Amino acid sequence: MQNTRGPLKSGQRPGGRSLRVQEAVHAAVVALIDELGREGVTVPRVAARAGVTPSTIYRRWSDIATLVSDVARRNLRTDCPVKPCGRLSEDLPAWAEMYQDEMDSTPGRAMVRDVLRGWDGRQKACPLLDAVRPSIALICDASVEPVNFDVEAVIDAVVAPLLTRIIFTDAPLPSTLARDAAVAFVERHSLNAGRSGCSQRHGVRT
Amino acid sequence: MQNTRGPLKSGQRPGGRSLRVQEAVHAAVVALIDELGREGVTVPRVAARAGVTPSTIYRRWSDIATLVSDVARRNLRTDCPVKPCGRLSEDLPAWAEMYQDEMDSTPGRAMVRDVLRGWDGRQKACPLLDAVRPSIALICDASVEPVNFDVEAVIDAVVAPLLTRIIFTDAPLPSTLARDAAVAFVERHSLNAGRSGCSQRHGVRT
DNA sequence: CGTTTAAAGCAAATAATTTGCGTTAGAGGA
DNA sequence: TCCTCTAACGCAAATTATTTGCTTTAAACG
Repeated sequence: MQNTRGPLKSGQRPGGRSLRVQEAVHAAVVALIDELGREGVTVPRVAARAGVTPSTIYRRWSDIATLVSDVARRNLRTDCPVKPCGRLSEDLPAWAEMYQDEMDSTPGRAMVRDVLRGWDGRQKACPLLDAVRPSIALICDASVEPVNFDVEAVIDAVVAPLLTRIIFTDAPLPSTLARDAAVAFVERHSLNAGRSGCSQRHGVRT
Repeated sequence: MQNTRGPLKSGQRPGGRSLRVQEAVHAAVVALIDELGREGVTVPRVAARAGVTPSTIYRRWSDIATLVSDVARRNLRTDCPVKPCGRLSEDLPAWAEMYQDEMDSTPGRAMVRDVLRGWDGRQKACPLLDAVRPSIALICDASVEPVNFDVEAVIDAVVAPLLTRIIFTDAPLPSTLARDAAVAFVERHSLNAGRSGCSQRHGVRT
């Protein structure tokens, strides 16, 4: 909720006791999910484990779904562990593959589910994509060639199909789904980059 | 005399009283959402309005989110109101545009939100895409040309970017987002179909 | 029709959430 | 450093939601 960096806004108390409470509550949620499963996690139980009163939790997070959603988001690694080499045709597929591994794992799927269930629509938007844009932007920035597409296009072509399947289907995903999508995307955009290379082979998606 | 395990051949009682209760409850949910908004809809209130006891609702649907999700799904039109003319380059974009209008409306977004919030992950999959596949299949079946892609590819290229934006972003969508995606998709696949018709004009609207 | 039993009703018990008010401890200024 | 202000917490009572054991009703089938 609060940011830990930058100038303090008046009327906010991000540090000290508030921070300790937040950390204790988050830790309690993680522990209880591990012990009892998602269904066994209730506000009173989290409060007892964290050593705070239920009303504290109800006032900061409004309900269990929001709290679990909050925890799920924080526990997902949001950084981009790929070191771009500068060639999009390598960097983007590599990142896509890693991203799929991350999201299509048991904890990844659980995280997506929890985040969605805690999204109440009053907030501006479901915050799942926020973790993704910086990674893509970093790869694009590192490209030695000019980039003729934007981050949203990558999301449409690579991230969207992946998330859609994770959310809306049960079947295990083809392991190279995101990678293949990324390869096809890069190829398509290098074709469009000026030369009319229509005779080149296209990557057919599955 | 009791039977051993499966007493009734059907084992379900979809008609009669059960049906009346279901209809009354669904109607109560719709009415209460209209009167109080989603936040004001609680199980006891729905029960009172529908003339049933709360325990009935808790036993059939396990909680409010599941119930609202159920109602939201049923109230979404699932049929394909597009009459395919047989040409994919017309049918698919036309359907895509209609689908976007449907989903990116206020009630459509609310429906998506409610369905996701009611999805508990115990069910096999979130049932939002089930309404879409038959429509796409119908269009493909009506095509006079051979179809060299499957329904899932259309979902990846057209439906996934749309749903992803609806779920994960707040900004209003470009009105031709899905249509453009459909046009690009059909074009890509007709290029792959054998002829190298790269010089053809494309019907991209601006 | 009679039998069977899934689904509904009822009510008591339990669990959760909300709320009013007093207390504590950080942030910012003197 | 100390003082002040107040956001955030604790506590407990009130309210509301959910579960549960048992009874009753009526749909499906012979």
